[in-house]
This record gives sequence, structure tokens and C-alpha cells, in this order.
Amino acid sequence: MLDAARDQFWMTGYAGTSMDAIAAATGLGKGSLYGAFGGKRKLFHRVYDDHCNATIDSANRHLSGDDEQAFERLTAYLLGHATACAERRQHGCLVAKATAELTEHDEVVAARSLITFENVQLALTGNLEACQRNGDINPAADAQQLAGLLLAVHRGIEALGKAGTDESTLRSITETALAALPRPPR
Amino acid sequence: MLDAARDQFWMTGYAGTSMDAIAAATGLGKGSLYGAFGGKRKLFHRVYDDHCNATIDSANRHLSGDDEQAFERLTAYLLGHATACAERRQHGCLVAKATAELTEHDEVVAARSLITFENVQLALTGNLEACQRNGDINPAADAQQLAGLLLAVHRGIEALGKAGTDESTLRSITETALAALPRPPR
DNA sequence: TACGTTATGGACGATGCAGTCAAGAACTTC
DNA sequence: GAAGTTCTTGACTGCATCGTCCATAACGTA
Repeated sequence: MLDAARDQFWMTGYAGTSMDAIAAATGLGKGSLYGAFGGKRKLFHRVYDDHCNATIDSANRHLSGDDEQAFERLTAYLLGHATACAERRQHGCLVAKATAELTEHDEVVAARSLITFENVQLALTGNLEACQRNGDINPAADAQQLAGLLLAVHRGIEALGKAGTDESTLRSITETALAALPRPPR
Repeated sequence: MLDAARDQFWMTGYAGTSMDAIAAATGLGKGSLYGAFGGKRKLFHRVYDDHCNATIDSANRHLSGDDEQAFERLTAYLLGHATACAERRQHGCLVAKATAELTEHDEVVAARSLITFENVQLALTGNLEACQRNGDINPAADAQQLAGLLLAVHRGIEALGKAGTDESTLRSITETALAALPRPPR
């Protein structure tokens, strides 16, 4: 039910989505929506919270595991994102969209977006540390800084994909980023 | 005059900006706005076009010049962007915002965004080739691919800055990206 | 079944919006 | 300065939207 509301916001943004549209999409009456959530803004906050948690969970699920395959997981995570961005660019990422539209006028959204990015970076840091233990990344490098770089690339690919950059270019950027990570000295 | 309209769209997005607000901001009557531009959508396209051109010009101006200082210019361009993003007063913000909000429902905006990104990447490629001639970057590397990576980082920093990531973190990401560029063999 | 409580939903009011238009201002030309 | 032309303007229209309200349905309890 919240999924239908999320998809509406996802497609047409916050200001561009009417409560009537959400009522139609969810099959609920407007009175029920207002009774259950208190208003458009609060409904969005609820939807956004759930979505951010799902995003963080997804990053943790994809990036954590045994050290041996950490680099493969990292590669799969980033390449999968590049492909997903190119394929469903009609939607893109709700976090990116909401952050761009609402962050400067809505403290709740701004805070939630920041926390989400920080948690994705944490998942990346944990993965990179596993890569270092496994000998795929130079252990002298600062894993947190590298994770920051990969997070920026991740968000950048999102932005480029939304503009219509084709999949092969997005994948090439991802591979270039992975190739630029510092290798351990031989 | 168009600057005032641009600032309105920049602040509150396309759907969130009323023509009355633009009339108030520009000091023009609504009739004049409609007479001069034909409607809200067309006015936005005009504003967006000018802004995209300014963004491309800015990239070219900052990144082109003699080979000797190419790497310094690249560093200054990216670090300047990181700082500007943290202060949330950057021109590129409108491109990110408009792309996120309108790209899937407005092919004019989508096309213009893509062209803008491609031109910024071109400016980056030219700069990196100068860096290669000057011995700051490995000449065996593919300058265009590296430029794609830097463009993604550039857009990613934009997105992170919007969420409220602090300036030192954004600058650190930029420095990590620059440090990851392949150096020439000694 | 009878009764109290809660959930539902669509009609409704108030407001805000994009876009129009006719009256008048400003400017040009002779 | 008069006549003609273009620009400017803000009140106005019709429609979309947010949020409310109340009649009604569903549910729980005894």
C-alpha cells in the first residue's frame, strides 16, 4: 500500500504528486489517508523513511560477507547499480530525487538523506577493509576515504543515468573507478 | 531578469514555483511573462538553456589553458566545486535539480542535461590530455574514461553536498579522486 | 442480535494555480 | 502634438489541489 504511494512520489516528485493521485493509486479514500498519516508531508516522510532503510539494507546485504569474495561483491554491487540506472531511468532513485527537490526546505528529508549516504558509505568501508585483508586493496590506504570516493561515484552514476547516459558508459565509469583503487605492492 | 526566474526555479523546483512568484521576483506582470515566453514550461526551457550554456562555458574557462598548469587547474576546478556545493550556492545545482525532477517527463530538459554533461566531460578530457603531455598523468591511460570518472565524482559531490555533507568531506573525496588518477611510470 | 467504536470514502469548501484579456501606458513616426 | 503601434499590467476565469467532514460500513464486544 505504501509502495503504491512511493511509486507515485517516485514518478512525479513531491510537489508534482497530488493526494488524489495517491488515493487513486492506493485504492484508499482521501479521508483514510489523512486519518492514517496526518497529511501529505507526513505521508511522504513515512514513505521516504521506509525507502531509505531499504536502501541501506540493500547495501549491507550486497556488500557484507566473507573476505575472499569482497571485491567481487563490490564489483557486482557497483556494476549492478550502473545497469539498473540505465534501465529504469524513467524512475531513478527516490533518494536522489527527494534530496534534490526537498532537502533545502525540509529538515527531515535532509537528515534522512544524509544518514542514508553515511550508512551506504559505512557498508562500502566495511567491504573495502575486507578487500584489504584479502589482499585486493592496498592495506596502507584509508578505506573510509576510498569508500567516500566510491559513494560519490555511485551517486554520480545515478545522476548521469537519469540524464540518459547509456549503460556501457556507466559501466565503463564504474570499471575505471574500480581500476583506480590502490593495489597492494607486490 | 532571467536570473531572478532561475533563482526561483532553483530554490523551489519547477512544480513548486508559481508564475505569480516569478512575476513578483522579476517585477514583471504575468501578462508580460506569458507574452515574452509563451508559458511556464517555455520560460523554464529558456532559463535552463542559458544556465546549461553558462555551466559548459565555466568548465571550459576553468579547465583549458597551457599544459604546464593543467593539473593545477583541474584541482582548483574540482575543489572549488566541492566548496561551492557545501555552501549550496553553486550554479550546477539547477542542472542536478532539474534533471532529477523533470528528465523523465520532459525530453527537452533531458536532452539539454545530457549535452551539458557530455560537454563538461569533453572539457575534462581536454584538460587530462594536457596533463598527459605535461607528465602529470600516465599517457597510456584513456583520458576520456578518466574524464568520465571525474564527471561522475563531480556529479556525486553535487548530490552529497545537497544532502548536507560537510565541506571537508567533499574536499577529501575530491583529493582522493585526484590521487587515484594514474601517474606516469618513473 | 444489539450496541459502541473505529475505519472508510467521497462530497465539499477554501485556496492556489496557469493562463487570458482588455484597458491603459509608453514609445514611434510623421 | 496627433495618430498609430507595441508593451505592460493586474484583475479575472476556470480548474486542480489540500485538507475537512460526516454519513456509512466494518468490526469488536457482550
